[in-house]
Amino acid sequence: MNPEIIPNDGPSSTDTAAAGQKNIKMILKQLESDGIIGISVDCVIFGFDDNELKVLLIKSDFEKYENKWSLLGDLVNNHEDLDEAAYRILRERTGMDDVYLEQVKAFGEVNRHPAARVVTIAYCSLINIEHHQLKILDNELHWHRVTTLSDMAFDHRALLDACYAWLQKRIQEHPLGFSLLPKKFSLRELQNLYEAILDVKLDRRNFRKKFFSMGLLEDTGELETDVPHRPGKLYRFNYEKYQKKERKKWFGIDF
Amino acid sequence: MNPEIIPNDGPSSTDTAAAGQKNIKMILKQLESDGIIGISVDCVIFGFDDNELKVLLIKSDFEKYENKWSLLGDLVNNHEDLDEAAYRILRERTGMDDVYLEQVKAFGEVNRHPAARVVTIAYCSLINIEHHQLKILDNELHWHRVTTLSDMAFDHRALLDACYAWLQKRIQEHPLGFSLLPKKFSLRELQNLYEAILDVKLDRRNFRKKFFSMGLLEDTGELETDVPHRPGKLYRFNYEKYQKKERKKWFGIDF
DNA sequence: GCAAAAGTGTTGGAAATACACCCATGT
DNA sequence: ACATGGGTGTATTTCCAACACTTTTGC
Repeated sequence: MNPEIIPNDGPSSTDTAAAGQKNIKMILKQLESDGIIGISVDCVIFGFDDNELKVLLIKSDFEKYENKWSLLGDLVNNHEDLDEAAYRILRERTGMDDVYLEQVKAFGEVNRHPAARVVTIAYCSLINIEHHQLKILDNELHWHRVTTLSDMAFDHRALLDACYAWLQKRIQEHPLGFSLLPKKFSLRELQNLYEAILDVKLDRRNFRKKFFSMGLLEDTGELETDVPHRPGKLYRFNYEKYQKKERKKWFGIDF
Repeated sequence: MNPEIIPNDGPSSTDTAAAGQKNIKMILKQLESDGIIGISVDCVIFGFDDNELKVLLIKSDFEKYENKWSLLGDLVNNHEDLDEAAYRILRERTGMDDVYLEQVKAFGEVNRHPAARVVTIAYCSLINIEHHQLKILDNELHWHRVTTLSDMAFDHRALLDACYAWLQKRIQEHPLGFSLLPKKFSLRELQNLYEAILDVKLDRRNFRKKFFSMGLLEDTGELETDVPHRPGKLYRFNYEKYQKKERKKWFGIDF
């Protein structure tokens, strides 16, 4: 075995994505020849734009998956936690640090990766597209509609499906959605978000009633601008109040 | 057959648990000296007995954790899926094959294992204690109350907590609970199960109403025996009917 | 003044909760 | 006969779903 080729451990890497990809291939080759299981993290990065849920993808650079879309991932460094690896990937690719991120599921099928045995941990991340417009244009990075999407590399379709299903469920029970919106948002935007993610139509009045009754939205006193109609009020989500709220452990049996 | 039970196909291994444990230490030493990340699976095996939720543990054989309780786990073989590894562990330790098993979470803190860097995938498993009474007595295997439990090896306490929280939530939305009971059970047993796992008191009449209204319990026509009071009817859970039922994707926002 | 979306209450039905009595069995 | 838990029905409340008109702004 060749210890030298194991990924470095230093603090935040300054490698470009392209350089990172090059290293990966060599490392994988080495892992495979040694019969070792590699560990990677893949990030399913969701954004919300134009009233649609988008996911951030890159063109795969594996021959076998030429021209297919791939999630953003990397091998886990030897001295970095899984969460740290996921945050590193986000930082390297989007330049963003204050991001919603949560582990969803491990994928470990023996042949899921053509170059070597690699177990990957899928992370789901939510970011506000507006906030990082700039960094996208390098590489082959693109926001892609979640609904109309096929031809993904590896088993990344399965990872995406798992994260999307996870998101649909999670967003109904936890206030994740606000990570996809600007800090100040109108109720219309919020409703559009829920309708897009859950693929349902909701009654506007009941939707408002629901959110106001939770008492977690703060009126900023500001209004929408640049809309060709009556502007809506802008709200802010009150995370502190949410934290303090006591959770009920009993929801009721239903299946 | 319950669709949520991941099918277990592999042929049954003939390794003994003891032999497995010996190998692990040598392999870990090798991993550490090569600076390689190992990957393991740990099973949190729940059972229900004496109206209490129990978890199956073994005495740790790592010096550092002498006399502490440890989950049942093993390194993942190079040509075995993660699910397969989990089923193998269950088979080796309990002799049971038709078991509820689901992945819960990966734990990858850098220093979670003293001997080497090991990322572990926690699986939650539910088994009917009655059905495998026999195989327990070897090793240092014991059923332990979930509530009164401390001093666990590694980060196994965190794994257990994650699986227990997962179970509490999951059992309210999916019919897992029946895996912990005999095939034929009384409503009292079922209610005791829910009360124990969720740590709540439930109204007996409303509980019955709830389950009967789901229409998934089949009256077996049989009655309890050996009870010092009026015997209750025995029911069976109808998995087929449950599968066919259409799930609603919309539950309602609530947090 | 017109188009477009914001904002607002009420009502009926369904589901959850609270609650008390008789019944069947073993001892 | 009595102790123990099995089995059942109803009234009340709470929550959710359906539904229409007036207001504000930009053009």
